[in-house]
Amino acid sequence: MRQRARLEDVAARAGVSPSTASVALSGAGRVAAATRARVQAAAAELGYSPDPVAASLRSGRSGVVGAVVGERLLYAFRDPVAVQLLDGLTEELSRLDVGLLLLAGDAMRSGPSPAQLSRLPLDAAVFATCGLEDDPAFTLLQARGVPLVAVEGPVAAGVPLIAIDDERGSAELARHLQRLGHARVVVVTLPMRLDGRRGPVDAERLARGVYRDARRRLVGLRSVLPGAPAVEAAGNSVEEGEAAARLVLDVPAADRPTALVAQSDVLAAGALRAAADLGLQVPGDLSVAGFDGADLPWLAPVRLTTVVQPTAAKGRAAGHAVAELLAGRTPADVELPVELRPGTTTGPVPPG
Amino acid sequence: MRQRARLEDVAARAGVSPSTASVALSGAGRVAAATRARVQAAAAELGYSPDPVAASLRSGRSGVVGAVVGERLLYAFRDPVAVQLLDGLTEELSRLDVGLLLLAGDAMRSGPSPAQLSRLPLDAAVFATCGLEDDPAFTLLQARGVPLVAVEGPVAAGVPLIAIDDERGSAELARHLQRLGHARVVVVTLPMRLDGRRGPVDAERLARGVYRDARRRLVGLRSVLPGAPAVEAAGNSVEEGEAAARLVLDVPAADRPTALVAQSDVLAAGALRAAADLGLQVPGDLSVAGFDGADLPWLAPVRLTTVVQPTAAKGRAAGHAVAELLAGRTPADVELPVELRPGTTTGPVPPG
DNA sequence: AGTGAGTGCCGAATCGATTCGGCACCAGGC
DNA sequence: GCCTGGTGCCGAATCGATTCGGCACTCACT
Repeated sequence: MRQRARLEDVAARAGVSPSTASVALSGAGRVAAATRARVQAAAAELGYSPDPVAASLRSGRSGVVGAVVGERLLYAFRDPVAVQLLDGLTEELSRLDVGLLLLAGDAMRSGPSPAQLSRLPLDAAVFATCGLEDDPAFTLLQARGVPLVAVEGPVAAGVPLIAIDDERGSAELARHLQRLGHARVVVVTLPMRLDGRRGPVDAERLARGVYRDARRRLVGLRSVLPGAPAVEAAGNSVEEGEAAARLVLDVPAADRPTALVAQSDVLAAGALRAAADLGLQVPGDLSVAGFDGADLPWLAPVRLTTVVQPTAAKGRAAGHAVAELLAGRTPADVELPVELRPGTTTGPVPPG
Repeated sequence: MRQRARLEDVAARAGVSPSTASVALSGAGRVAAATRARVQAAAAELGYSPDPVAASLRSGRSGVVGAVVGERLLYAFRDPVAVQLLDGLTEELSRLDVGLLLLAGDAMRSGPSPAQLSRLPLDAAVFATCGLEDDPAFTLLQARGVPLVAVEGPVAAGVPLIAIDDERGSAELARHLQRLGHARVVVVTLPMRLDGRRGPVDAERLARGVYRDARRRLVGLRSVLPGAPAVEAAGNSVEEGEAAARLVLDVPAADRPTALVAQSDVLAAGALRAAADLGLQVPGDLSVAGFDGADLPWLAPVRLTTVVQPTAAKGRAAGHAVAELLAGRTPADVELPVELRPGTTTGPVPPG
């Protein structure tokens, strides 16, 4: 006895040919009402449900869209921005009745395995939280001919890029600090490369940076505050933000900056902790700002000064781009606006 | 000109038949070394990569495993336990070279859409963060004949259940409080049903609860502290924990319990906030405990008293069960041990 | 030289649903 | 009675890779 009923079985039971059964069930064609009813009854009796793989082979659509997150889930989803992005993405994808498949790394590797990448049926893939130029996964999927969408990178011809106005946002934040009188501003950056390095960012390091948003945010800030030093965090986490901030703050008071700009809110939260540990008042002794406008309820009652990006909208825009690609159109790049949101963590430069 | 190269094209270019080309590329058979080299060269020149859908049709395997999370991602991934569970699951799945597809709800519905569920190619599915008895997604997937694994539920014949010893853990926690002298203990429970209700849990509500873990944790606690009242949170979030705890704590001091047991660490974090807001010292005026042993770094320096469950191991166990199912075996149920971890949030019952 | 094993490759079937061209049948019109 | 138009259904091809049975050819051994 065969395990699952096939269309052929349904057709036999209803006394029609498979082709007629198919038309009757899909409802897309010229079938007598009585026949259709017979086929439907037969399908119900046999508990028939069509094999999605066979349907995919014919239609060329699997209903699966990949989301590449360049880390293991444990770390990727610690970042509220990533979560919100995926939420917006799924919102848009769910109206296409398409599923989201996570292409993540694991403890061993920082990205999906090549075996996975070539085995899986994918109608499209979104580079969600990597922005990494020259990603092996990117190369592989492109070679496979999978339509791609990039969020914050990588940049490639024929791949729609969904991004925010990083430079402008950072510049606005810098002007905000400038107006408050800050001249000694240090940046705590997101990782420039995957090598887990923590420490000062020199020109060479910046030039070899592979993360588009990290580079652009620094460039934007320096367009207003030229030469502002930068320290790189080894990852995007509270702990890393704290460690990197400590490198900057744990020095004689005379050498200490009056403001710290973190390239993400999560890093900024770490910087706040470092400041508290070192007995620095915020914003009395030190101003701290972030980037993202992430949802960090546990920071309350502190309201972090930050640059708000429309993260969910970014996810939806990526989903829309996928829809366009699947419809055979070529979506345009999208650059979403950002907005400075002053909070309680920045204030006038301390006297003396 | 055809878009992507097919095996037939490669074969033609190498001057062999498609069947030989297939064998040559898969490396599984009797092919002359020279022929194999020719085929591989042809494949490389054409940039050939096999169509996963066609391979799936033949092999009956798509390489996709679904993870049902009964909420939209934004909420599901706010829960560090869910994230850690999925991390453990992917770790195990990645060695099967299998991808994880998220079957999530969206703003409209609390679960994946039926269209998605019947369209997607799935080798298996894991009910990851629902534990919901009588889930429509469960029924649908079972009807499709998709092998299933349940984490904390639903319970069904032929579906391996991966769970922890909820009752025992809650009982141990109750004894811990009992030893500290607490008699007036109130429980803040996880949702019993999906209806978003917040408030006291009576016998009927408990009986009609659809979440196995919530029920069992309450039963376990009451096995030691019979009749301990329970208040239900409308969701598993810090905000909900705070709201539910406030219902219990914002009463005359004489009516106030001396200890609050939350059914998750996230809820407990909310309870801590409510206590702080009401000016209650923890553990001086009130002891607070959680469940899960979740990673909540922002709680520091407070160390929450909690029952630690091996969440990542639970995910790996679910992944292992999937592997067994795919191998044609029938995995056994798994019940993992839990351990009480006393922290700084529980102490002796206050005098008076 | 003839028989045996053994190697290298091909043809055809298979996986299961979908779709298009076309056949047969019936009703209506002249 | 013949032709036209239309409806209802079927057969066969298609999507692309995989696999098994089998054919032809080579080499070694008697």
